[in-house]
Amino acid sequence: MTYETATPAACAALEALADPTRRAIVAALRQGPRPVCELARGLPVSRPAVSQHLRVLSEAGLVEAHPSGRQRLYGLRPEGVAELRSWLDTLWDDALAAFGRAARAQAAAQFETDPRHRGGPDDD
Amino acid sequence: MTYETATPAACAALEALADPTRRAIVAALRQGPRPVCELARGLPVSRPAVSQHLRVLSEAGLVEAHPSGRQRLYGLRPEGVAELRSWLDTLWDDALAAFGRAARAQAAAQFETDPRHRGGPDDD
DNA sequence: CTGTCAGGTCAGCCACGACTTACGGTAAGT
DNA sequence: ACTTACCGTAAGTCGTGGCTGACCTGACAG
Repeated sequence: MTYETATPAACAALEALADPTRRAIVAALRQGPRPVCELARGLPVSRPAVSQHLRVLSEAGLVEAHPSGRQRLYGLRPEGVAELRSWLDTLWDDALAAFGRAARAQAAAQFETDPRHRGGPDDD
Repeated sequence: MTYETATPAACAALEALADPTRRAIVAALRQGPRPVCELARGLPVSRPAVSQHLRVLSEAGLVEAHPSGRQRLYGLRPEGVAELRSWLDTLWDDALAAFGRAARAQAAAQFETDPRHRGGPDDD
């Protein structure tokens, strides 16, 4: 049993977005596609570093390159974001359910512990 | 300009969920709160490692500890998940908008380039 | 009070990844 | 054709983070 409910794509997206520089790139790309040199100009790292980050983001499916002449425009890939979003939605769902169940279980336990009500809870 | 649109909480959550072991812990916690030793039993790492991961997850606001006698039950914290989810929702929104704008811009550029239609596009 | 179990913390080791410099390749300009 | 700009890749360095073994604290059972 190794758990890991997330799809490989969602895992790659999470690992990609864990880096602050890559999050900055994604933030810059929110406004629209950008060439590499422009992204590098707004970041505190060198251009090859940006290239490497874009490679990671690309392999994670979060961005996509559109060759345009001698420059490559990188833009956000909605599908990649959607993949991560769907995983997070199921996590949210489970977290809420587990939270509710735990709250009820604790309430029932307290009820059970109380010496005045020994005899069995009628929780569903 | 340093970008970083995500809240500190969302950043911490992303960095926490980047680790596969921590994702496995979160996956185990989907079913409900669990004590540390039980989590460690289902994972290929030692108990101190699990403790450290739980510390990171806790500081990221993704899990919460409920002391129960001599053991501590760790459970998912819906609020933490929600924080990350809201950031991802805005990213999704922007990604879709940027994608649409880029597609329209490219279509307009092709129209402009096409020698048969020189004279001005009437894109909305 | 003593033994035991659950769990947090520390010191140290080690691997992975982020970064830089240097280089090669390709498209536009002259 | 030569130069220049944009970009990807390779080799190498270095910091950071994950893991372990050891130690310590608190909570129950005898």
